[in-house]
Amino acid sequence: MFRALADPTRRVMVERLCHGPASVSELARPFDMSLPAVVQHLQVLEGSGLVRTRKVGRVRTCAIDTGALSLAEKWINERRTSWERRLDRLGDFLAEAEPDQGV
Amino acid sequence: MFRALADPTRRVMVERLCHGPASVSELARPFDMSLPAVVQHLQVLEGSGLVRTRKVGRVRTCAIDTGALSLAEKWINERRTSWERRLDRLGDFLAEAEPDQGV
DNA sequence: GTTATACTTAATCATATGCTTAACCAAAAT
DNA sequence: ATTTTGGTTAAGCATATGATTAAGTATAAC
Repeated sequence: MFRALADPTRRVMVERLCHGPASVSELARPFDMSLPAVVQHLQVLEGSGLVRTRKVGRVRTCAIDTGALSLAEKWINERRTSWERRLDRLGDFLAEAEPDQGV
Repeated sequence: MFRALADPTRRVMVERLCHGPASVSELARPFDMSLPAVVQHLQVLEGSGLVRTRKVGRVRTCAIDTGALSLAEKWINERRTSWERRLDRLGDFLAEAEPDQGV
């Protein structure tokens, strides 16, 4: 998941897909890069669960699956709040240990 | 930033640091890995702004900087809400185009 | 002063990643 | 039926990444 977002090209692709679905060649347009390269990035995104694709006729349509996005968001949020809780406890401890130093 | 979180070892290191600061060798303990390897991961984390370190005497102490974490959280959140806004607009459009199909 | 500790630096190496070109396939358009 | 379009597969290549070992440095302990 994070590995998928680690590449700038893939992040731009995700940003693009957040504005709506797109075909492979639409996705490829902004990049100065061969189609197979774009498809490879797409496979990484799909493998990470960030993007779902469906082929109808000869055109493959891609859309983001925000489920994966919110999973990553959740992970980050958990770590952050874990750290902030720690800071709170530390604050309590300091307040208890040296109450005359409190604000 | 995402690149720093892309590696499982580094994610574990971040998780560890969310419970409080640690020295390099404390950080290294859970891993079956040489010290230099751990230090290299640490440099990536520091370069990404996720971790700040300070050397006092001969021991380097590491702590997370949640600023970078919330930056990543923000990026993800922006994409997600962008997508969700789109879904809303789409819903409005459908409701307007075919009002008799509404719930 | 000598030894042990806590890293650091440097060199090296295997594998993974991102990209390319060339050849191919199937649906659309002409 | 032929060509074009949109995408896929395969092979190869350069660089990046994650790891290792070996040697060095500086602080702390004895």
